[in-house]
Amino acid sequence: MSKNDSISMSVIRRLPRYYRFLTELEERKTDRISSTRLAEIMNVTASQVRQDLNCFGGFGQQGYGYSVSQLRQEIQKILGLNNHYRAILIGAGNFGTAIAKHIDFRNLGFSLIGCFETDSEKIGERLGELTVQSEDRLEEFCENNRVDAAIMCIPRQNVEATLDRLYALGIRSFWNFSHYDINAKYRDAVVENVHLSDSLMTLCYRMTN
Amino acid sequence: MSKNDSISMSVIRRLPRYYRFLTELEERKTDRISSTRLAEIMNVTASQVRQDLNCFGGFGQQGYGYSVSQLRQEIQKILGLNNHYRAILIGAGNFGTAIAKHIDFRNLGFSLIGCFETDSEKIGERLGELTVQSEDRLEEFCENNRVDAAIMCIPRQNVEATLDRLYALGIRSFWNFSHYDINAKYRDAVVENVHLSDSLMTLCYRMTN
DNA sequence: TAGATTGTTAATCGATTAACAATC
DNA sequence: TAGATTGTTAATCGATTAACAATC
Repeated sequence: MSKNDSISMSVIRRLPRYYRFLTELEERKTDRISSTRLAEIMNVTASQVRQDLNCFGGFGQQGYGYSVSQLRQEIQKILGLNNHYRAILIGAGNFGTAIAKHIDFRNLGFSLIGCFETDSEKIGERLGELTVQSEDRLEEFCENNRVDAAIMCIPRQNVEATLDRLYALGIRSFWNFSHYDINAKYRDAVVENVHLSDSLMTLCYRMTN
Repeated sequence: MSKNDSISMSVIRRLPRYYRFLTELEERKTDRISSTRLAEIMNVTASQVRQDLNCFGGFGQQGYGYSVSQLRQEIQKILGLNNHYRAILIGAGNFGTAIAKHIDFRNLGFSLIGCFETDSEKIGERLGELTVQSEDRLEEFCENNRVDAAIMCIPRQNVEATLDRLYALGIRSFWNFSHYDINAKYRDAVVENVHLSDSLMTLCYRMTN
């Protein structure tokens, strides 16, 4: 933890990437790595690596480098990946289903404990270890289960109504795949937006220019 | 186009967001908007809005503001969204399927013209207007159709082999949903990575700290 | 003309890179 | 000890914000 307090968002957003590369190095049984070598692999500067890693204390050793497993564990702790925040999925369409099946929640600090849908055709279907429930049962469910976060996989125009209910139930953290601007209405919500179309537009720009 | 040449990546990455908000304003029949008002809606500073928009020429008018539709069109042009880059989908699993069905390619500068899969169970299935093809037919297909970009929706360990084939076929642009680092092998590839797990880790961090 | 709002320059702030002394 | 590599400070670079003259 240590110098934790003042870590800037630019650094935070790089942490998952360090974490991924360190996990890979660990899988390959690499014990030690220098900032220079890590920088090469990750295609950044060694200065940045050292500067970044030093935000949370000196885990390197002059003359030798960093312990891969120690560093990985440290970043894991800082990111909070050892938590099991309880998340529910809102919307079991193509996207929600793909998310539920593909994302390794357990290793990313979460645990997917429920899935809600309005389409009656889908209610009752199995989705991994879960059963798709009617959105009508949201209140009931949240009163009986602690819920820390919601994953919004419903179309933009349907978000507001459900969001209001989730907020009323005390949920303040959202992984948002819709284009509805959650923070515009609820300033205190912690929202991580995934705008796939923005990403595709950026690719388009780069192909064009 | 004009001052186009030197636009920084920070600005580029903001363009899709301007584009989305302007599209919404246009749908609501708003003709004109000031930098101050746009900044409010988007939760940024008016200075940034003006600075950003000025990268591609003075489309505002002192005393009045900006024409919503003109600005929107201008950004559309800069992003290259009026193109129809021909893209193929590699992998018709949950994720690939969701992408194919949900993304509005036509309005984002692309056109999805093919879909390839190794799993013989899925080959022949319909996917929107497309039929899932065997990955064996990749070469044949690419020789008969111009292909500008590939969307990588296959597991990391399968990427390299297919990537090599795509690269050999002349494809240099990738929308990459796998965690395989395409640029590490092919420096000249234009790669837009979507790391959903990075995004979720960032949410975890923010919930923890 | 008076009011509004841009375009643009200058000031500030933050992030990245370079450099090197500390030290394993 | 000599070599390697960190931790950290200082220099540079770029991005954001503030300010205001230009102008519709």
